[in-house]
Amino acid sequence: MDYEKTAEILFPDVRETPEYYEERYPARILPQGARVTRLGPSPTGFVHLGNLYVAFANERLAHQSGGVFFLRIEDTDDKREVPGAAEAVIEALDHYGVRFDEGVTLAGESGAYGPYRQSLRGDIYRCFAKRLVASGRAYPCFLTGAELDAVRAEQEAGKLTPGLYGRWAAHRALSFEEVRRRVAAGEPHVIRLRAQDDAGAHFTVEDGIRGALSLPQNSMDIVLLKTNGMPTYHLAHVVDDHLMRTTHVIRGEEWLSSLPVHIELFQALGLDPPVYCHTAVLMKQEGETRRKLSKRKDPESSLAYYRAEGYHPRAVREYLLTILNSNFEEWRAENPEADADAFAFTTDKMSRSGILFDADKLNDVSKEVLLGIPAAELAAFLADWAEETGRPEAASLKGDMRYLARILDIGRHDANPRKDLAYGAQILAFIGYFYDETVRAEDAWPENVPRADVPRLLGGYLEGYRHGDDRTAWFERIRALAEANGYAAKPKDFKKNPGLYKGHVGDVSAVIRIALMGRKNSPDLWEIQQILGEARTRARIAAAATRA
RNA sequence: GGCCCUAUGGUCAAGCGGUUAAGACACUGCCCUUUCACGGCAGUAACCCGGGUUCGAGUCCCGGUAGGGUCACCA
Repeated sequence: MDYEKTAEILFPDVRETPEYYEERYPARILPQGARVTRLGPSPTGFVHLGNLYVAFANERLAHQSGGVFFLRIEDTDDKREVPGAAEAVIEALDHYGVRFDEGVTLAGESGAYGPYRQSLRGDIYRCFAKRLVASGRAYPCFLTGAELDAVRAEQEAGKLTPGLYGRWAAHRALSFEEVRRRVAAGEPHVIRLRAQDDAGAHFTVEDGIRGALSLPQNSMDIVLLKTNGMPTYHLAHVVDDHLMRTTHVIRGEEWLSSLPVHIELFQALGLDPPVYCHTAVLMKQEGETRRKLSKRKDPESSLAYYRAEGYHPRAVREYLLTILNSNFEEWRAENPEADADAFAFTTDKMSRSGILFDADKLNDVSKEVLLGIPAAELAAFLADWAEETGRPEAASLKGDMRYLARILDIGRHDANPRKDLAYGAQILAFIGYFYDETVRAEDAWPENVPRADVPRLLGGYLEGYRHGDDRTAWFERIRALAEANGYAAKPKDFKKNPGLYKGHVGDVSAVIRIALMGRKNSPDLWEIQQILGEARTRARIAAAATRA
């Protein structure tokens, strides 16, 4: 009885009942087996790689089953909120192709289960909190920060488990009169869960990724409603995921330890919990040990990093998919052309142990993905990226998109296409020699070529140069040039009789290559010249000849 | 420290009581080749430890160990 009276003085303004909300947000009408999933980021402005990992899993699960995937902004912590961050999150996810069926949008929100910003759902949380108090499963706690600190200090001194439980939960048993007095006096308070307090008892839950889990029953009187009336994650999650009719909650492993709290809350409210799926954590190698990819320490933990480096969104998605489902790579090998959405994603193929982020693998996957993107599209992507990130090369790139596309297309149509391109920053460094502003003399003339030969070779090359030559005719001229200057026309001849020659045709090519682009390594020379054009080719050779 | 999760090559991992313990990335060598890349071939490299159960254990059980996560009026 007193519980109900307590609830009434605590929440005099709450007129609705949970039953009202049950009716207002009825069970969804969906096909058999359809899954309803969500993403619940807190709007701090930072989107972690792990957020995207989890987002893909949720998205796939919902859309593969004909279900619903929605976005809920978990902005219950006013101290952490960054203005405009929700929009930034939506934009960042959209960049990687993560689309929501309902929830918060750039324009506001859509869907029948809103509002989807937790800061707008205060009445709902208070209504459920009131029910909890009325049924004796929650109570007001007036302990001050100083008093809480004292409890903690005492627990630490006695090496006891920290937290409010048992005798430490001093306000558990406050009388109705006492509560009324304190409320009337305007004493600030929180609403705490009255834990079942069945010390040591364990229960089992079936996790969608991990299988049967044995967990200790919750014993902590955790905060449900903060002093400012906002809910904590625990209450908000339980109320929202029930009312929004979420069927599967895929979230990071870091939530595993609070699962007992969530289960207890569902039980206290007489509700069925969703299927929980706790994913592995993304790790980073640091010296001898590995640890969670850290927002503070590791730039590569941020989605913004991949964008800044110029990774194509499809590449990041493809990489994440390979670590998300162990059989994705195999599937991809068999279906190289297929849309990744055609892959049958399952939670039981998800990793249970921490995954070390592997940049090598990302780059390899990325090269493969970029190979599948038409040159013109790739050129547009690269130029836009350069512009967005303020790269000085942006103007040159945008200045001649056809030129750029031809550059990016080098060697991509052979039986065994080149795989040179991984991500924006790397590509710019790779193709820099195509632009007069960025060519640099990176490599010295070949050591085995006498210095005096360089101008002679280049002069001879320039003289005989015919831009219209096909690849074969062009190389025949180089062979002739090599021979005329004492170099073997074929490497094999040189190998047979090294004493007869200064070097071989490869050395002559090296000189031309260095003259043309300042480096000794590059894709096919003839093709590069065709792209550079006759004027630029001749100018560069001539300039190098005089410089030498 | 308590509790929980996890444990196959350097990395991601297949494996579901009997396998010469897959594959991919990375690495090494060879071949192809005017350089680089691509490609081809070959190779180095793994079941955390100890007990059980079993004819037989990477696989099941127990105990260690190690790594990770978590113990907020943050999510």
